[in-house]
Amino acid sequence: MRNEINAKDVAKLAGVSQSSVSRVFFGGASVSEKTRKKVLAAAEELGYTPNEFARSLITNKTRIIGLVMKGVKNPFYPQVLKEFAEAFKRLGYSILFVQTNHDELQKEDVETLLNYHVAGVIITNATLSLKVTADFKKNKIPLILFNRKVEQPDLFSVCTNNLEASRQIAEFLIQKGCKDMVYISGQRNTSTSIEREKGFSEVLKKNQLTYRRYDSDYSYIGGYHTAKQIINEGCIPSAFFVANDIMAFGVLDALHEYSIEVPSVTKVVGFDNIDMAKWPVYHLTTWEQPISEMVDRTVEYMMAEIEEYTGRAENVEIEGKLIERSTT
Amino acid sequence: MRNEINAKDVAKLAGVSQSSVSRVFFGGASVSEKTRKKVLAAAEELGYTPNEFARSLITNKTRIIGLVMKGVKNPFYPQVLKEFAEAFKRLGYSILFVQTNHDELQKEDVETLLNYHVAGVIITNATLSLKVTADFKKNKIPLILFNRKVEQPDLFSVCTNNLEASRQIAEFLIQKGCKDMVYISGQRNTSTSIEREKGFSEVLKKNQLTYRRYDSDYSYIGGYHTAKQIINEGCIPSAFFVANDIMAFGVLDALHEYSIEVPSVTKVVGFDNIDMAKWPVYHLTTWEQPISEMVDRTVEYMMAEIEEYTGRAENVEIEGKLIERSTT
DNA sequence: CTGAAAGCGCTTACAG
DNA sequence: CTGAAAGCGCTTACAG
Repeated sequence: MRNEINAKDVAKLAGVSQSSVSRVFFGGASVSEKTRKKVLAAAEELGYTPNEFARSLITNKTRIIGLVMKGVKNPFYPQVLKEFAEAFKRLGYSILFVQTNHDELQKEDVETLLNYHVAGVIITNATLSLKVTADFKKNKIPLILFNRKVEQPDLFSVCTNNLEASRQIAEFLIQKGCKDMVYISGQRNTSTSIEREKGFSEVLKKNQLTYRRYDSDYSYIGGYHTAKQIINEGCIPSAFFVANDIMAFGVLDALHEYSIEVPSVTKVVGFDNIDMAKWPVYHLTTWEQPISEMVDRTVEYMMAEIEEYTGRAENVEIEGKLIERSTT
Repeated sequence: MRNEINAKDVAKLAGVSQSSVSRVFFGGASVSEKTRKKVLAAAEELGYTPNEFARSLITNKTRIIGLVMKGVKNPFYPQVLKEFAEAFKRLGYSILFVQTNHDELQKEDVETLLNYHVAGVIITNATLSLKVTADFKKNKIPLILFNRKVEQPDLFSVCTNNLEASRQIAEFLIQKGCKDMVYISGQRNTSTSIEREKGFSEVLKKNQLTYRRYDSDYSYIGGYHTAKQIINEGCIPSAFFVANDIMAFGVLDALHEYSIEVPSVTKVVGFDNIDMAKWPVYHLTTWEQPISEMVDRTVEYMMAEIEEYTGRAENVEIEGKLIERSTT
């Protein structure tokens, strides 16, 4: 039944001790070139790979990264997942995918991550309590917020520069001659939604312009219904700044349904620049989140913390750029 | 540093042996109610959870399911991922997410799965060699193909009934008066693409109709370019049967670009019924893959095989249904 | 039903 | 640089 090859088998074939086999595979230890070669040859012949569990039992560490996502309906997140999977694979790490159904990371999810002694945790579109943060800190498990941040920087987070992005979007729309605008937010308790409104609001105020805010939920259907509501209120704004692309698609479809022409009658700007934004049906003007860079920075910090835990907190913000298409 | 509570600590507090603690938590062993209560109370007090690695080292099993996906650009797969994550979470299993960049599962991916001694493996949009199949069989790791199947049934697979689906689609289009049709396939080596053509072809032949096949790649951009090519050839068919929804969107966008009206001039039928298919811009007639049922059947078989490995092979096919919308 | 003990396959001081 | 040995935290025959 237990037909696995273990370090002892390799040692016997190579004519060295089991410790030496371990040293060759664990790395960081000094082994003579001769021993290394013998071990590697024997391992190759037998098809040996170290048992991850025995290894983890000793080191109390795994080569698993916990990736927490709240949902994958917004295509932005599958794209993020893909990039993380690729980046960590190159580094020899695997992804434990944790889907949480609530806004806040649940106790059971945390227990899973803790049970598997993940090397680190990345949380994308969910929030977490102080207690949870403390749990990870206590276990010296690096924790990163991706595309979310918290005000008091006791966590490391990686976002695009949402404030600067929304300022530039506001300036862009003003320059296009828009005066009465609408901001459609995602869930109001998300840092992204808050910051995107903040920068937008700042610039409008400076230009003595006002705007109306409508709360939505970062989903297509949410954007669609919110836009319909606005249209039915009878007061079409000169531009919609929508907190993410997928909602912006909903807005465009609602406008289309009422034959309200874009960009002549009203304009629409999204956020994310997901793949679909460039599809001909939408061809949406939007803000590009530099996913690859964001992922790189996240991975870089993660590896450094795995190497030597510091718990250093910082809000990293990466510049994106406006992608101008046909909706403005 | 090692601040974890272990079974010994619990045993001491409960006043029993470490073996008894283990028996309470592992289950299946007979423990007196009195002992069980004492142990559970002590564990609760100390916040004990068994160390998964020590457990796995002994049992050679984990509570991890390997989920292999080739890409997540097609929204069908994130949806599948979500459903699997939820289903397995309820059963106390976690998901190791393996992204493979090639059509065929790579050696390194297999090694990862084997190294972590996953309890089972689900492969979605990738193929695998006979050698890999054998590797899993040798280790008695249940392996399931999801939305793919192989001809010689040495594997367990779960699909929708693609043959029946495409037959019904053909009949539906014939009934609508379509005569010269086009089938746009995904990658030609995928079972889904082959079977969807087969059923379609069968029914057309029976009705003495012919069709043209164009090979594409299951991507939006692939569908878009293929449709453009067809349009440029100057011979617009009366209907397009497109092997998945996301390609169908590309087809619709190309038709729109050339102002070819749907469904009056030509009709389009997709496959999958992903969320976006019901969006007003597309409102695509398509075949609904019963994801939930497919996931349920997969999970059911997986759990049975984890309980007691049989290696039983079967091609399970689940009936879907035609969703009629505005493109036909 | 319960406890003492062996053992899973590793890493890592400790001597040499 | 290398080997013998302890120990990580469990499960599981084995006795009682």
